[in-house]
Amino acid sequence: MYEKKEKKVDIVSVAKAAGVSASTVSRYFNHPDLLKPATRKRIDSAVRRTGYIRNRAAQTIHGIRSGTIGVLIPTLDHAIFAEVVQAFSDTVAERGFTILLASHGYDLQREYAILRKFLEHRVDGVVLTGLEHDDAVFRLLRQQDIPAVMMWNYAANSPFPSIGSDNELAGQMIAEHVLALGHRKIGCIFPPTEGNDRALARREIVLSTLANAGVVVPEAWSLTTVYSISASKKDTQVLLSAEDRPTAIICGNDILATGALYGAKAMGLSVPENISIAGIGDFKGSAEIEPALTTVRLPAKQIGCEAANALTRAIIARGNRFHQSLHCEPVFVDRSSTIAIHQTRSSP
Amino acid sequence: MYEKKEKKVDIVSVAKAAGVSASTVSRYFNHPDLLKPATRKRIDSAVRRTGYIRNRAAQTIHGIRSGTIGVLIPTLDHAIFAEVVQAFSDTVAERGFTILLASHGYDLQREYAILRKFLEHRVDGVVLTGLEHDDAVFRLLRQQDIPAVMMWNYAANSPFPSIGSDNELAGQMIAEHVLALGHRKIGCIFPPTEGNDRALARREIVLSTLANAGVVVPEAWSLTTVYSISASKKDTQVLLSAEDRPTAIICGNDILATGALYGAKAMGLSVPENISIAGIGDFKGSAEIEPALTTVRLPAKQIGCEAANALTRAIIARGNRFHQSLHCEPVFVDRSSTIAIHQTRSSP
DNA sequence: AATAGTTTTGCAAATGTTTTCATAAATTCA
DNA sequence: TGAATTTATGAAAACATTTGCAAAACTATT
Repeated sequence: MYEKKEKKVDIVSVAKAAGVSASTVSRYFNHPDLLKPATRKRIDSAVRRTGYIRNRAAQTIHGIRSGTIGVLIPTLDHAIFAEVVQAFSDTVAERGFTILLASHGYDLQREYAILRKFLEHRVDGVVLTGLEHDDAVFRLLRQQDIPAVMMWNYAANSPFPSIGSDNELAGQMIAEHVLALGHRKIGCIFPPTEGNDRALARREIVLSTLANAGVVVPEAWSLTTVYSISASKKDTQVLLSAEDRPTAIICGNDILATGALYGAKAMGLSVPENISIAGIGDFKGSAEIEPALTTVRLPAKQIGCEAANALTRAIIARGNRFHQSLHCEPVFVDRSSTIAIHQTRSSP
Repeated sequence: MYEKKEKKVDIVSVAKAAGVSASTVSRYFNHPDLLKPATRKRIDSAVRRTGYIRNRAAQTIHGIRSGTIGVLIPTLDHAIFAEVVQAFSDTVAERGFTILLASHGYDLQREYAILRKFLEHRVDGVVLTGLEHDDAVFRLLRQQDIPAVMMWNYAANSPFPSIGSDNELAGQMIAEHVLALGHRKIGCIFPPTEGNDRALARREIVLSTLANAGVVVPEAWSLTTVYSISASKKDTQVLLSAEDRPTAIICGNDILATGALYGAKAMGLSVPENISIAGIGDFKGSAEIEPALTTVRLPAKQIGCEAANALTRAIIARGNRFHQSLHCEPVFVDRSSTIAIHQTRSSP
């Protein structure tokens, strides 16, 4: 039995079915108020009968907006990006946009390639993650004169509107907290920083804040660990099994901190009595983990929503050039995984 | 200073710049071998100079594939879906497709609306999550005769190819494991089941497996908890603070199990000595949490890849109707959060 | 040098819409 | 009732491409 390969239904077949012209059907969708109710009804029924679905591609070549927004992230595998994307997607969906999503895995060349692809699809705007991008990316964005925002990070002087948190501030907050607790023997666990300006900014500032307070982190206590609970757990265990060990660990993000927490626990150390552990991010679960994680909240949801607002506004306003950056303030969250030094005992 | 509103560059301006006709430029992109090297070079330079970017919308109305795939999920906020999507996206990206992503938040009506929107964009194929969908969705898919797969769940008799795990099997595995350990006083924590056939299937089978073994779960021990660590932690605490409490808890997924673990811990109970806790899913972190979580692995990455493979194959083969379902087997993972009943002490 | 064959290119039609302009139909007003 | 408006519709051009066909430009062969 053959698949009934019936002709694809287009606007003229609907028109025929309704006994009107194609223009009238077009108006039915775009300016229904121009039609007289009776015609409207006939078309309505014709649309229903034929199962017609409008072809946005055909609309788009008329300069009509495609109704899509390109979203470019490093990866979805980090729950935090998933959260941002979810918030972003929900917000733009309310305004009728659909997102084209792609991830580049921290490869800036791939990011460029994906951006080009987005442009081929004639997205109405794009969001990139972070502020660090290939020059070609910036050039392309400028040249194509397409609404764009950089989300997640914030920097007052970014070349495109940036909507996110000041990662340096976040790093500084957590470093200052740990210092304020009296810690001087401090370890650090950060993710690799190539293609990741967030992580880089955080590490730099943490290290320099500590240095300013006269605390230098020895080579052996400054770990670079891939973004995963298991890697961080493992690395923490070796860090903590050394004779001389830090009294506090600052982690580049909550995932690493979670791993560190598990690592300490697996070694029979209690947190925070034997060792303080701090994260950055306030990911889902960080408040519930035992002990609850001291961290700095980066408001992912807010960032996603605000980025969406800014971008859709820019798309709709078109022409009036916009450049509204927005700082979504990180907030220090003091919980139970850190404690002042004099309450700490050095051995289990 | 005015924005230099230079004309959008199209194929004919490139043609002009290269001193050839538009058709030749078109061929440059689509059948470069038909051009003679010298012309190719001239066009190459013209493309570069003008900064031309092809317009897929214009190609698409010629029946050429749009190069997009619609991905419809309940939410990205559950890391597990993010993982599936990531795998899916990476796999199709290799074959040149970009994904349109939208989430319906377990609202089957919204799912239908989104599907229509995808079709307006002339996606080359769609992936839906789970097997339960509005009738209108199935009708639309049939009528439009568009390649579609249902991912995450598996059922041999699904109306469209299903690629995923048998959730009943997963539920059964975990229930049997807990029974085998000798538990008879068993609590359950499941997420709400409206619009979520996965959760529903799992709960049904867990309950019936227990029932078959003569174990009935009292009303008070059968919790419905929204998908979040914090809710589950809270609910678990009240469940465990009752005089008479279960010796084991089966959770509908690892997030709930994680919450339950934290809840038990917050109550001063140790897992598994005082209470066994089992999950379903084997999410990221489940292996590292202390104690490591006994669960059933649902191979998210594999599912994403295989769904992508199946769908792209279907898109490319077009015509030869395909209907390859694929079962990605759940695998029981025995870790440290469950223990046999006779090793359990009833009070802290 | 003329012919036959091959390769390369351009013209024009086609794709599915929207929109401008013109016309036909309906309504208002005197 | 007819003229003047107003409202509703259709015809055709436009959008950015691809492609079938035919013409032009080469190559090879005699």
